[in-house]
Parts: sequence; C-alpha cells; structure tokens
Amino acid sequence: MSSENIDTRTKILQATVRSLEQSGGRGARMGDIAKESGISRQAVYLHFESRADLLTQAFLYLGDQLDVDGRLAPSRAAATGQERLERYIEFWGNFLPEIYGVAKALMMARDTDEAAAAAWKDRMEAMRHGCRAAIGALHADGALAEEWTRSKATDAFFAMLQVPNWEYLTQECGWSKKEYIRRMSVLAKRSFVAG
Amino acid sequence: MSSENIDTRTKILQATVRSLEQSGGRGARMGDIAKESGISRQAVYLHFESRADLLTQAFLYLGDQLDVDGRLAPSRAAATGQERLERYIEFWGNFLPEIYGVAKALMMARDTDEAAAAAWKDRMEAMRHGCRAAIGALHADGALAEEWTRSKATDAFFAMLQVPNWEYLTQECGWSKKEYIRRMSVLAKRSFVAG
DNA sequence: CGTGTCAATTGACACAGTGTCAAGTGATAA
DNA sequence: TTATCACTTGACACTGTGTCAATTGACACG
Repeated sequence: MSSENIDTRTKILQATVRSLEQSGGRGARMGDIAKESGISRQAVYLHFESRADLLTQAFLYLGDQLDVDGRLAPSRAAATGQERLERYIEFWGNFLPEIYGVAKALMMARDTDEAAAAAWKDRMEAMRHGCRAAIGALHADGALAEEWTRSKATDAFFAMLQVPNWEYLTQECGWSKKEYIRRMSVLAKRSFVAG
Repeated sequence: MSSENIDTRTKILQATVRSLEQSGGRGARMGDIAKESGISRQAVYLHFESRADLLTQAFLYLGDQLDVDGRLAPSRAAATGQERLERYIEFWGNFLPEIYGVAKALMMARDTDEAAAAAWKDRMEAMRHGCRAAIGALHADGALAEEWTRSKATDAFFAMLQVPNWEYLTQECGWSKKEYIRRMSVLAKRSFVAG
C-alpha cells in the first residue's frame, strides 16, 4: 500500500498539495486531484485507500518537504523561555500559511472521517508538544505568570495558535503574516510571562 | 416562505434544534430532522428552501428563544471596562454551550454553502460588536494596554472567543464551563488591561 | 518470439445525501 | 359538493466517494 512505484505516488501527493494550495482552503475532489496528477481517478485509488488517506499522506509529505525540525531549531535553541515562546510563534506564523490548504482539507475531512480525525489529532499533538516545551521553558525561568499551571497555560497557548484563529485574523481581519506574528507574540507575552 | 402555518414551521425549527443538540456537533440530515419533526422529509422543503436555510433559521430561532439581550445586560451595565470584559466572557461561556449544536452545524455548512456562510458571518458580526464595545469601554477607562489599538484588540479578543477555541478547550482539554470562563477572563485581562 | 506481470485505463455501478417533481390524500371552509 | 390547502408518497436527478471487472500497453524473462 505504501512502497510500490514511488514515482506515481509522489506525483499524486504533489498534485494533491498543489490542488489544495490553489484552492485556498476550498478543497479539491478526487477527480480534480487525478486530473492535476495527469492520471485517471481510479489510479489514485491504486495508491491511496481513500480521500482521507490521501489527505493524511499529503499532509505528512508536505511536513517532510518543509523541514519542520530545521524551522523549529531557533525556538529550541532560545536562551530564555520568553524567547522560546516568541521563536515558536514566529515558526508557526511562517509555517502555517504554507500548509494551510492541505491542513484545512484534512481538518474538514475530520468531520466525516475517523482516520482523518486521528491523523489530524496526532499532528496537532506534536504541535502541542512544542507549545508545552515553550511554556515549560518559561516556567523553568520562573517567568510563567502565577495564574497559570504549565498544563493550563499549554492548553491556552495552543488554543491561541489554532488554525481557525489564524484563518480569522488573516482572512477576515486582514492581518499580514508579519502582523500576526508580532501581535500573537504580544498576546502570548502579556498572557503568560510574569511581571 | 415565511409566515404560512407557523405551527409546523416552528415544530420543524424546534426539532432541528433538538436534533442538533443531541448530535453534540455531529450534525443531522434532513431526513433525521423530518423524522424528529414527525413529518415527511419533503414537507420540510415546503417551509425551508434548503438545508442551509433551515440551519440559518434554526440558529436565529434559538437566539430569540435564549434572550440574548437579557443575558448581555450585565455586561452592558458594567461600571468599568474590565468588568464589562469579564461579564462579556461570562455571557459567552454560558451562552455558547447552549447554541453549540446548531452553531456547529451552521459553521460546517459554510464550507459548501454561500448562504450559510453569509448568515454565520452576519451573526458573528453581531458578536464582534459586543467584543468591540467591551474593548471600547476598556479604552474609555484608559485601561487598554498600550500595545493595542481598539480595532486590533477587538480582532484578538474576538478571535479568542471563537467556537473552535471553546471546542478545543472544553472537549479536548476538558475545561469545565466555569473553568473556561475563569481562565478566559484571566487571559483577556492579562492581554488587554493595562498595568 | 511468446508469455506473464504489473501499472494504469475505461466504463459501469453502488451508495449516501440533497433537492425536485407530480400525483394523490384528507380535512376544512364556501 | 367542490375548491383549497398542507402534507404525503414515491420516483428521480445530481454530486461525489468508492468498488469492480475487463482491457491496454510496456517491460522483462526464458
């Protein structure tokens, strides 16, 4: 299900990413993706079990392409908790626009598909780890505001960064990528950093 | 389309609300709603143009039932900006669980339906007015933190209160209604109140 | 050269859910 | 008794996902 003829499989994954990016969050049908891949719709099903499977694989594929670890390095290397928080938001603000099309499609598929829900949850769990680490660093500095426990601050911080928030702020409110990063940093700093 | 035989129409609206509440955000089909109403699926279409129309009307109907204005009174009557902010979050934290089923269905319908998107946007615009008023009151007190303009603070405050955030915090993180209200108040206070 | 294998194609089909259409029913009112 | 009105019934079109079976075309091996 996974290794035969890497080429076509990859072609489909790339076409999926392209289609979903072009759609700007509006989604793409199996037929659209097949056309974009230059193969028949049925051939897609030779490589992926279902639409949910395809979206999941495309999401993972894109993650690999975009070198998440490398992009997270500045946050991990930060000297202080506060800097770590800021670098994390910076990472996220730059990363999210690049995965948005695929992420949105996967998010939407959650509503009708178990597997998509599980895949999304798994990825978001990884994201949440980053949030927890940043909050943890803040706490280690003794700089986590006293109203918060590490766990609850992680909940709130992660909630702040959710896709629908970003969607609202950038698409409805017209915040630019830079503004999103700047203001979310202010928000997080005021919310979680003591003093 | 709107006034003939109020009874059946109302019966359908109530059944819609009931179905969507019971589903806990998972949605309901036209057939389910018809069954719940005790009429035929086709009869629903005698009263509502489409699923999107039905969801929209059900959302408005529910809003009427729940006396939004009355519930907002404490916020409007608040003596200080900060209290207004807090009362607003309290209103929202108590209100949202009651409209969640219907709200979620309408939100989901946005993705495929123009009319649903417009209806949702319209309702959220009203919500946003409340946020703006609270932020405005804070500003009038000279208590809006200097990092924010009224407009940008409204964007951020409203984003904080979005349905998916609440969904995440209460359903994934297990925050109770009370905890949601308390912590969101802390969050908003730290984020927007000067000093 | 023939044969088998394997990826992909083609076209038909099942299924769910929304929405439409036309004919029919049954009660109420003129 | 006849017309009207709300509703029912059942059939059907449409979209999109997913399945199935038969076929094509390329490449590899004896």
